[in-house]
Amino acid sequence: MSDYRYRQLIDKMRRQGYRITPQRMATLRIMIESQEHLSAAQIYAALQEHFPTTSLATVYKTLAVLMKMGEVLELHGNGGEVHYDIMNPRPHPHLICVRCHRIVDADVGDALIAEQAALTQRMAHTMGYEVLGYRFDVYGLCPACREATKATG
Amino acid sequence: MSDYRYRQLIDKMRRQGYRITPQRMATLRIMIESQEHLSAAQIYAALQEHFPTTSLATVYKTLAVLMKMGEVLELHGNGGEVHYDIMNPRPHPHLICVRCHRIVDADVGDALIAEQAALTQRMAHTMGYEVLGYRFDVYGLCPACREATKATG
DNA sequence: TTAAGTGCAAAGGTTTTGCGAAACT
DNA sequence: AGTTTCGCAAAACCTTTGCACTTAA
Repeated sequence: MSDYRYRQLIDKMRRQGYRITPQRMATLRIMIESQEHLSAAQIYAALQEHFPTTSLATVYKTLAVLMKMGEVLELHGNGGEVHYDIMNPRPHPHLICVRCHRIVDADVGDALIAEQAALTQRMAHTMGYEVLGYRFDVYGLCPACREATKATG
Repeated sequence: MSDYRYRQLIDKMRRQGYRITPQRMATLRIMIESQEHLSAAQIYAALQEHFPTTSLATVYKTLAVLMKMGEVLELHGNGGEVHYDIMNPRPHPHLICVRCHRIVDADVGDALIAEQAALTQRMAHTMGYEVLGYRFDVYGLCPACREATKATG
């Protein structure tokens, strides 16, 4: 559950000597509790509600810390905007809606994930590459936008 | 062969009413003949040899035309830099070296590509998504960089 | 001939950085 | 108390745009 992930991250940050500030706590909460993967600007906007003085620079600095810790994954969308996945920094598929730009995890079973990983290894191996990670982003229409598109034409 | 692709693109541009300028011809040649997928800056640098006055703006404008024609695929790398794939604008796996930042096509058989596509459809279907495309980027070490890493430590 | 393309420079948007002030440990 | 972190503003970075000049068709 998300609360577990929150504590896990706070503990890890503390253990690694990073300070736990209200801004960082709020940033983590926002990222963890969001159903979708947010961009820096979206995190910043959400922060304004409770921490109106927090700056965008601080958001970026927090994200940089999380990146260094390997606890977030950068997702480069189509428009060059970067979104951050904090729930599952290990490679896994994302579904990106080309209409509403939301990014969600492909919540598929372990079997498909394993199949994906095996396929990746085979591909890389034939090319002599050593795999360190992969990104698998599917672009399409989310259920809501499929409906909307059907209605509008 | 790459010469075929070059003529194909020139013809298509002409047919669609775009003008064939020396800058555009050179840009196409550079992109097509490169073994890797170049960024705008890399294309610009390569252009300098034969067209020293060509501007980066023109490179971007040419890329915009190719995008509109659906003849290039944008590849968003790790550092936010965008590379362009002109040889195969349809979704297919890429291998990205995290050390030298080169991006090459995963030259795997049709069987694996098909397997990949099927997997994509299944994943999206369980989430209620309509697939429009996908990006599959594998991050790792290319053969050359594996050697270099082994030597240096 | 003339509409499209080029190239410069300036603007736009996002991410990063420097530094004095604030705050976590 | 001592450092890290904050937050502002400025810088850096890549990409886009405006406009007079040039050029492909």
